[in-house]
Amino acid sequence: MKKITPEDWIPADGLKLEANALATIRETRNTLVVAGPGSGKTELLAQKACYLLQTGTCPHPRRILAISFKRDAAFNIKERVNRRCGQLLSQRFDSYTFDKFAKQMVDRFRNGLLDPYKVPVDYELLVETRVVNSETENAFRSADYTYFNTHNVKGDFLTRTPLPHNVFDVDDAMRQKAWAILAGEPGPKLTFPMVMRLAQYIMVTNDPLRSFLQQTYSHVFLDEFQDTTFLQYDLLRVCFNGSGVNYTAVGDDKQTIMKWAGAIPGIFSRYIKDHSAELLPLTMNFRSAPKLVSLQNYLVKHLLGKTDFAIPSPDWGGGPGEARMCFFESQVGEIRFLVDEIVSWVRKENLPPREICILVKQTPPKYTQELIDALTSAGIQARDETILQDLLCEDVIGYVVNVLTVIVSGRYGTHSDEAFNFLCNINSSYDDLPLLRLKTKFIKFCDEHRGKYPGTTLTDKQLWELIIEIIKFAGISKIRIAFPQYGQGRFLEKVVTDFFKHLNGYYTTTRDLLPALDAVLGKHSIPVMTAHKSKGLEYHSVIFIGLEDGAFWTYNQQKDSDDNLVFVALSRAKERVLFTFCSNRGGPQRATDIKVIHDLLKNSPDVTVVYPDRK
DNA sequence: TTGATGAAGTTTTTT
DNA sequence: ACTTCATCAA
Repeated sequence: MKKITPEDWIPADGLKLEANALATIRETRNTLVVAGPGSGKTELLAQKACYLLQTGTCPHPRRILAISFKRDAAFNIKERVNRRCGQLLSQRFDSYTFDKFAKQMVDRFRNGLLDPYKVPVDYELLVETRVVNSETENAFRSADYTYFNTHNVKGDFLTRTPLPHNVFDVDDAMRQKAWAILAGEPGPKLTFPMVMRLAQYIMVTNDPLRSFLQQTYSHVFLDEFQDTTFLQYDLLRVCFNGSGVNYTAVGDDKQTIMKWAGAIPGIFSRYIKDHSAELLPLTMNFRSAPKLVSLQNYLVKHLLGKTDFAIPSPDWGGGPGEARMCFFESQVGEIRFLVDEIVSWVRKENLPPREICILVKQTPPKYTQELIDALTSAGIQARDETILQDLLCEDVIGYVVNVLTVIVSGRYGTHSDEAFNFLCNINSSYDDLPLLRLKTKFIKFCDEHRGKYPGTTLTDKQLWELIIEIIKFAGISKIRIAFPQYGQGRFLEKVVTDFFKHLNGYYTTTRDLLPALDAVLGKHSIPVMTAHKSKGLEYHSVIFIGLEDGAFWTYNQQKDSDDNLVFVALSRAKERVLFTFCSNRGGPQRATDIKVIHDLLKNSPDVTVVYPDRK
């Protein structure tokens, strides 16, 4: 492949970057790109990766490490780089989540861990809770009753500081004792924060390994940097500080909403100081209609007290944008109004349900269950996205869905291509002949099962068998080898069982597998989620339900984060946003704590205030 | 079993 | 702030 000189390099197609962004791409110092919603931060990182690889600024065999918080973000950026600069170059672009990066380190270099942190291979990951289980807790207590009975081991006791290698105080001693007990158990249960601390410990204590890592990576990208936690920043520092690695961090401090979960306050200035980083702001907003950008700026100024305003894209092709603040006397009135609105968007404007999003601050069922039911009666599907989101982006579930679709529909298109891709990935052979044979085998498998399992008459047991046969066709041990996450514990079993339960639930009502698959994928339903979960996503129309004191009960303790949350919710919308307030929602509702938000929305020239159920 | 009292969770990601 | 879970006495 021919190298391009930095001067000749031009951004790949589909470019959505402002002039200043190009400077950011060419910048050779450590940088912090501060940019608001819809400014193309992820795109910028993807373009910068292409620049570094294509110009040889990241010279072979050195690599780029991109770290994101969410799996879909990590996947998304990798996919963009792949598309822009090709398979060969993008092989040197590693895109991980923080947790995957840490876990990989622990799994590969676990042998370098010494007592008391020597965890066995067969450790299990505990996702559900941060709690050390009760047996372990009892083991701690029998080791030192006075200490462990009075100290809260269930919280972040084991991880709130880096794992001590020297003992300075009783807490350190007890922390080591607890770790020794934990690591000595058969199949100990570790949480992700524990894995993160173990990875950090490995890097601190293993000099050759650390220099190997530093030799490997010449550039490190950090996405959504405003939400970086103490644990993550500690790990990064230990891995790369003083190595001459080049950092590019992107983020927006107006969207800091995770402080309560450990995001570092003032991380931007700390990072600039720690890495002598150059601050590079971006100002364009490519996502939202002019009116919505104007409202965002109004809130940035008056609510967030900041001055980094956005400029609407000059190429904006949509409508002017619309924002409404809706006040209701009763929940019945709220539901009636929203159902009417949504029905007219879907029926009259032909807006796909996937382009509408319903947001709440917390507990989606409490705020939206009745609305969801009313929408269902009106023939529009809506559902709490949290339940299935994680399951559906599992590699093995993607494969099962694709094969099921091929079997039931009898069509060999993208679904069979993707399923076949999966099969190729887990069968490392790249020779033409075995692949051809595999394809014939695959088609034969699908055709046979189509006859054996008609999609409209399956029993629970048959559907389960069909799923198991699909997985067995790929080979359970092959899947476990190709995807390390399934190699450990009962993760694979859990994922497949959960998926079956959900699919079967839908199948019981549809009695037809294709619509059941669509339903489980949520193809035609309106996503309902917390505003926190919506970070990084965008929708044509956004409805935020419950701009009320009851939902914002933390407002007096964490005004900044909650203000940011309102800004995040607003800035998900491309063309239309509705905020609702209801005077009675399981008790009287007020807007006295959050009065400032209400006043600003009412006073903004871009917001229409309506009282749909007032006589 | 009930009901009283207090503690804990509510907003997250991650193999 | 409000809801739900946990524990204990009756």
